[in-house]
Amino acid sequence: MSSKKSKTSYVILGLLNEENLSGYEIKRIVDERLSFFWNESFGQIYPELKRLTSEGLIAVCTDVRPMHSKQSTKYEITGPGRLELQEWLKAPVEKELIRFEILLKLYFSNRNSSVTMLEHVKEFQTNHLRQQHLFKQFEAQLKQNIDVHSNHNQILMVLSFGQKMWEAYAAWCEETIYLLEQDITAQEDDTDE
Amino acid sequence: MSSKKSKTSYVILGLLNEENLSGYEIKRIVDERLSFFWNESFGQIYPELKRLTSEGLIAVCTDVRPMHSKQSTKYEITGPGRLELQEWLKAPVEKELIRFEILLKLYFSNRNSSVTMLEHVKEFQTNHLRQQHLFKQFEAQLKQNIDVHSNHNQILMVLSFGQKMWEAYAAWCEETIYLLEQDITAQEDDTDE
DNA sequence: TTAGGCATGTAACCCGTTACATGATTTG
DNA sequence: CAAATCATGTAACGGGTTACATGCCTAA
Repeated sequence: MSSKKSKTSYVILGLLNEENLSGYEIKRIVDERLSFFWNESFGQIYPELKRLTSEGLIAVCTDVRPMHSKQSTKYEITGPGRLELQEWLKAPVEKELIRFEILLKLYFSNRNSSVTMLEHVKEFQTNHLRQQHLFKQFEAQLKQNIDVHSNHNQILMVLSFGQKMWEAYAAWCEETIYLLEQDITAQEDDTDE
Repeated sequence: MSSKKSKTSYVILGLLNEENLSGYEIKRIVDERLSFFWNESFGQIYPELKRLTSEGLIAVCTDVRPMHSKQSTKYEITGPGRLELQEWLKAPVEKELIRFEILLKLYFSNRNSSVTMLEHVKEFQTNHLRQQHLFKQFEAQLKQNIDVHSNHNQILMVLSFGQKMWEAYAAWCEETIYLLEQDITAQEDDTDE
């Protein structure tokens, strides 16, 4: 049917399916709510908005909202846009993409590098605690005004994934930090002898 | 110092640091052991092997192994190669990259799509069970001949990450399948009324 | 003997990030 | 008024996947 779409276009269609947004707002929402499993950059969003507009799947929003002052261009999804979104939902799921450089380094390291690895893991830990905090705010906010007839249930399923991932991260960090510290003291004993 | 390296080069250096390997073997090892957090394709490996050779970080292996019959080109790491690897271990860790299309779809879906989503999640589940099986073989194999003075401890830390991730996946799949099935029956009740 | 795995390599293409450029609006 | 943030956009670059091409070796 219509030309092949990048994943970015479905992120746009999916978000516009809920509310009218500008490119800037789309970026912010992705960062706030999806960043634990997805990312988008302006360099993808803005060109894609134009492409989708020219294909008639979205349109510049001519909403009669009183004095929005901002000079931002909001977009709305069209009928064909909603269809395209539904099509994509039915299509086979692409294999997930995962790259953890920290695991690569750990895998290739040995006892001599334990001090460095300990630093890396600790930084990984603090980064994720910060991210998890932001995430929990959104979750609490959503659970307050839950509406089973919209897609709130689906969103909660996604958040549950994030929750379980972060618990796994946290448990792993604790365990690994402990093991590395043991490694370090054991090594000191070795050189003492 | 030497020119900027892609991550692929460190995967190569890291693996060659343990044993001499051909490009084909490198690919196989990455698929078998690292694939739950890292991937490489031939299109990256072979050109990178040439580049690293021309930079003197690795060399074609002139091992006097008796009749290996195979026409494969094995490589070995050089002194400068080991240094380069150590440098990289110390360098700051790049942020991890994660993309789950399945979560994107779930996030943008609603009760009308629950049947489709249920299929997607079930497929996700079976894929990961298969992967987890392969992984456990490697883990068992490694735990048999553990040597604390090599990097076996570090590898076990990495495997523990995989273990925790898969447990999280499994728990999430179960939970989500249950919720989606509930959604589907609830929806049938709605239309009955 | 032929199919499947072993083995190496290249080129095209897609995708995504980064850097840059520009300007409006808001807040201290 | 200056700095930060809002807001839109483009171009270059780099990375990675896919498809393709080639040929050897081995086991059914």
